[in-house]
Amino acid sequence: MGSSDVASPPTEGSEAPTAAQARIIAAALDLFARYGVGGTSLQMIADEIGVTKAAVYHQYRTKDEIVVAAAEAELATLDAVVATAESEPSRKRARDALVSGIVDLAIDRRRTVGTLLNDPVIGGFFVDHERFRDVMHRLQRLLIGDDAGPQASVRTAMLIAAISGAVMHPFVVDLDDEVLRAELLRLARRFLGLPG
Amino acid sequence: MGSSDVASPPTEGSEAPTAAQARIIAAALDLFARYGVGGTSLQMIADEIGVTKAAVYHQYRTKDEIVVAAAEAELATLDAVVATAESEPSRKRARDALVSGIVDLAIDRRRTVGTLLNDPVIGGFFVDHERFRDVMHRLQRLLIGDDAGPQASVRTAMLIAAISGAVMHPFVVDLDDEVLRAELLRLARRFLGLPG
DNA sequence: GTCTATAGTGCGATAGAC
DNA sequence: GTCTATCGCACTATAGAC
Repeated sequence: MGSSDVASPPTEGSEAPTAAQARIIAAALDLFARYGVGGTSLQMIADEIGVTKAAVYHQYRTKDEIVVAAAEAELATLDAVVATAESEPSRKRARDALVSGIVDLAIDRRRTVGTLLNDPVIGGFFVDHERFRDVMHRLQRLLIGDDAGPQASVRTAMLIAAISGAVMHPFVVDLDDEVLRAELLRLARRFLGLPG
Repeated sequence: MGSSDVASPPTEGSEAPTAAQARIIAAALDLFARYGVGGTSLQMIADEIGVTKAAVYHQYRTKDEIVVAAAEAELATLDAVVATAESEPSRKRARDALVSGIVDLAIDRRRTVGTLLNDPVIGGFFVDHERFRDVMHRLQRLLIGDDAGPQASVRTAMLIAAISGAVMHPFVVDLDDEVLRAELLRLARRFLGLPG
């Protein structure tokens, strides 16, 4: 719990990356978190994994494709967390698994998540992204139930934003992972009106 | 309520911008929100206000200075909201004024706030920024009281992240301002354990 | 799958006239 | 406070050898 592999299983969606592509995506995500999407160049990505720009271009034809692939890879990990929660036997257990899964994921990706979610380029890309909307709707359904509507959407968006934004916030940047995890979980559950 | 001037009064901190500087800052904030900090060039800022790059350089010597000035301008508006709340006669009224003030600010800057707060460059800049920490501490004091500690910090960071992140979230991007405002206020108050 | 080499563009930044 | 003009550099992207 807390190390780096949350794994993106062969869920449906975009095709699985090759080993070379996975290295590019991992480097890109790390650099995006440090310098932002617009502040990261192909040269930096190439340097990070120790190859030339041309080698990177062999895998992805444009920088945009790398950004998309990186965003979709992160979405896949969230999808996996949602899918795991969905396989729980009861509604109550599913909801508990989802909340703690999201908190774990946010702590694990502490300096990555918020940057991706709040980057205007990626945000614009996700607005009409089918799988993104699907994952968010399934997430909402587990958290709140079948009653949709704007209120449920705001509640879902707020919880995601609260968790993914809080881990990066300059105000808690010094805080230990475990302290942050415990407190996030407690507050997230309270936000949802759950005991604990 | 909800239009564009929340105003940055002559609070202490960095010196007030001139008219030309204010135009640059406004253009920069708008472009940062659309393309990210790293994705915004001086040429884009110059074009946006209809001057040349050299004119922009006359006001700020580097791009970094523009980023800092823009971030500090936004911090000043938050400072003003906190200061207004602090002038309320009772603790209860101060807290209410603060929560609704922050929600109003987030709605007003709907496509601006989150980008700034979550940009890694600006985040790194704010970590050791004196005024930022001061504003956050005052904010925390109004929200939670004098008991400090990690739990209070996480709670504060989470509320700020929830509000500023939710307004930008792709999942609620289609929602009407007023619907979003009402729901955010309701949920924010609930998060704090307030009636309403 | 990786390399060298290079085309073409836009960047941040500066000098100096008005 | 704004302009024209320019420097040097890093960028995205491509071609072609290994």
